[in-house]
Amino acid sequence: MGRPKEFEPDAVVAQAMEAFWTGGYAGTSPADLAEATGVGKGSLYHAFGSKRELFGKALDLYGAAGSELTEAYLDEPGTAKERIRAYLAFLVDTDLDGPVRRGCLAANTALELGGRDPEATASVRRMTDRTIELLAERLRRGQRDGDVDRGLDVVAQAHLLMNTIVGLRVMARTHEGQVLHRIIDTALAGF
Amino acid sequence: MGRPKEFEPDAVVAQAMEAFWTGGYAGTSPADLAEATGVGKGSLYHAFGSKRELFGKALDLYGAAGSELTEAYLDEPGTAKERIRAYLAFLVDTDLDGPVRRGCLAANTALELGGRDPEATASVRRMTDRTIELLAERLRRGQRDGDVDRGLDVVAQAHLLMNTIVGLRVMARTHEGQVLHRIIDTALAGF
DNA sequence: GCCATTCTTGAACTTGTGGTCAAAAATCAG
DNA sequence: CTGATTTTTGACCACAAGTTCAAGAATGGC
Repeated sequence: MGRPKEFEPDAVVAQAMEAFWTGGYAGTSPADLAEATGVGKGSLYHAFGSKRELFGKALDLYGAAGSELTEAYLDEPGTAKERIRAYLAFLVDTDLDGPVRRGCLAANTALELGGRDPEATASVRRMTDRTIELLAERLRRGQRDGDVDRGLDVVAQAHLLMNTIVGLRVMARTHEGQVLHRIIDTALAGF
Repeated sequence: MGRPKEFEPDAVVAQAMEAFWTGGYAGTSPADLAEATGVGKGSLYHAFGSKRELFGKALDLYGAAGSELTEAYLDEPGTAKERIRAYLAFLVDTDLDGPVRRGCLAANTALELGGRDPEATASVRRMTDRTIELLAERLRRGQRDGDVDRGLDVVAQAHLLMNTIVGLRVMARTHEGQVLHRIIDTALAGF
């Protein structure tokens, strides 16, 4: 009973995520969020409690979507190295082709709130660790399939790859695609 | 003639740099800057024009100091790999041991203002490119000294190392030193 | 049709932001 | 000392942020 919601919370979270992604946490005001979602400021507060809580939901959504995307890319047919290359190239190209160079929400959050906001920090960390796990799994499968050296320390390599991804997505803010793609090549030559 | 300044502009810029480093650009208010520098808000505006201009000076100082530090580390006696390892380890340890995990001002700025503020973006880019150059030079010297493979593409490797550094300094916000040091080991095993 | 319940709306409030300004204070040349 | 010049001080301003709230609008149960 009661008056029904005039919006779908999940859709609003998705639109809020886009807004935060583009503008950053501090840089996105309740007014911006109202405009981006088409929902009144008051309604947003009624439904989500605070800007911070809405951001939390947006971050969670980002993590879930990113994780799915990573899995999808790594699961396509091909060798481990081919799939990882395709994945990194996709991330870089996506970062670059938008009109607004927004990078990665998780990395942006790590830098904007990391250390200051324990919950956001933990959330970013979960995403990172999940990606590392997926990369390590894919490398292990490569070892089974015979396209990755059996002697490779897959966990260490997965950590380095994660670190490379983070670096790429930050450097996408200041450098051109050509440079970034060459970095990918060099990184993949390392194992 | 005229009333003499009651502060040294360079010292104020240095203190402002610390404040911006800790709080970010948007997160550091004129009031914060006044407190951090011990100079009245009005005087700051009188001397520097605007918050943005003061930030510009702070960024420049950061670049100059960082560049000197990089040179100093790479010039110590040892092989290229030893010196680069020491340099990366130093960066990570510095990021970690402060009470506030503030990372790298340049990386922070790239993410906070990258794309939105052309001047800040260019400034960060200059720093990055300078570091790449220093790393490439050190690798070339290693080739001459015989401790680096002659066949190595030093420019490509320097780019990858820069990317690794950026990644490390972001991940320093969310991960422990142990993980970061293992990433350094893996990265250096690649050449 | 009425009530309880839930949602929307828009105004309003508080706090803090980036920035300005007039007045006072410190200096030096003459 | 006087005046010209420069700096400091602290009050002040307009505005935007994040949030709250009272009033009204939809709904389902009875």
